[in-house]
Amino acid sequence: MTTTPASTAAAKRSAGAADGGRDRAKRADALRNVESIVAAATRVLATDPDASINEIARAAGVGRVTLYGHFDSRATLVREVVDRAIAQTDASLAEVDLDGDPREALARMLEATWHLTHRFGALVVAGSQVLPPEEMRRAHDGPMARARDVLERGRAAGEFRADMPVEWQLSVFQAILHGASAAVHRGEITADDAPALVRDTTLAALSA
Amino acid sequence: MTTTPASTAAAKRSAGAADGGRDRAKRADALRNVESIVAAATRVLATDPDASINEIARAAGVGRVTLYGHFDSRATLVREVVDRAIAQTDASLAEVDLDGDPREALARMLEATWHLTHRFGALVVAGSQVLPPEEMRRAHDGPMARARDVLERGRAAGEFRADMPVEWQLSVFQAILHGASAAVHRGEITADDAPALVRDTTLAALSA
DNA sequence: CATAACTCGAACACCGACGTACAGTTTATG
DNA sequence: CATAAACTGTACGTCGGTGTTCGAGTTATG
Repeated sequence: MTTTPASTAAAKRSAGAADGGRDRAKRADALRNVESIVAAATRVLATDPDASINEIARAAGVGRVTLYGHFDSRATLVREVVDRAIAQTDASLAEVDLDGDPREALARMLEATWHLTHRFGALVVAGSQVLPPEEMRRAHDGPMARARDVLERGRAAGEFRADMPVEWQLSVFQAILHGASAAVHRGEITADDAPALVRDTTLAALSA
Repeated sequence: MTTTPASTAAAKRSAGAADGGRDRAKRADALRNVESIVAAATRVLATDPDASINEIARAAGVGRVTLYGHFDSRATLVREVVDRAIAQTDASLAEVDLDGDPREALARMLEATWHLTHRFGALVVAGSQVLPPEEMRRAHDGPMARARDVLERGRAAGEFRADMPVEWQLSVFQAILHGASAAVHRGEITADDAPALVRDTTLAALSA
């Protein structure tokens, strides 16, 4: 082989989040290309989850063969992209303060989640087509559990309406986020206006 | 040729909505099969917009070749399915009373639209991948225009909040419908509960 | 009941995307 | 600057989906 496969599935699993130490030192340009590819893949797949390897390689400014030098298969690449997205999602949401007034706490969660939804978009679709569904579940269960906690605390305090299932309210939470992302993509609203609209609308929908 | 192509693209265009008179009399079982195919295609594509011809034929209890005897190509079939869906959508929404209290009028629109969204689901996706985007636009512009009228009337009357763009409120309208359909599909809520939840939540989100 | 219409499965060519192999060139690094 | 690592395009085999053809069997209809 002419190029060194950067990562088998097993190696990836152990590599963890970012640029952990590899077996042997990798050349600087190789590292840079891997980053370009992952970044491009994230960008492209977030818009079109069915994008071909060719499109992704072109978007990364890299030959198709080069991409295969770093990722065994399309599935491997998607897994890497999704793993990073999940990592960043967990990191971003971990630093959201869930205490205090439930309405304000939910507003903070909406703000943080909006940016993630907007950035990653349809990436969850690309993941679902390749990765085992159980893996996707886990990625969404974390954030949803946090939102559920805030929601239930607010319902107990009489600030959120309790005449509908919490599951449904979580669906609404997701639906409005997703709808806002689509609206921005369609050019109906600007990305700057989105956070406030999402916040006001969702709070209105869920408040008692 | 062993089978008579039931419909070229041109013939379809002139055939209009349902079972208009064909050139020559078609046999009864052929007609029945065409219906089975369209029904199955609607059912399958509403769930998986990327379903193959094979899956659709199997779902219709018909051989793949038989399907091609009635529809020139996948695109032709999708067009027929989408055309029928649009026709039924227009028919269902046409008989919704838009007058009277804006909130109640919007509730009636939500009720009617919910059934359509639930039945047709991802069919719009299948259409977008095959038909010219302009054709899909037209299908959604009608219903959306009606909703916009009710919305604007309600805003003027002070019943709907006017501190956010109407376009955004229409996006919310769509998003909650779509989210409810997804929630039902995931089994989080039942199809029976959905209409009331959609109505209550959307009205809460948009009311002043 | 005889004929024409319809259905069916198998087989074929076509196409696009995936993944691999090879050979030549560029470039990072010691 | 010499060497090995990395990048590149071309070409190839594979796979799944599409659309067509054929020949034989079935069924509606006059």
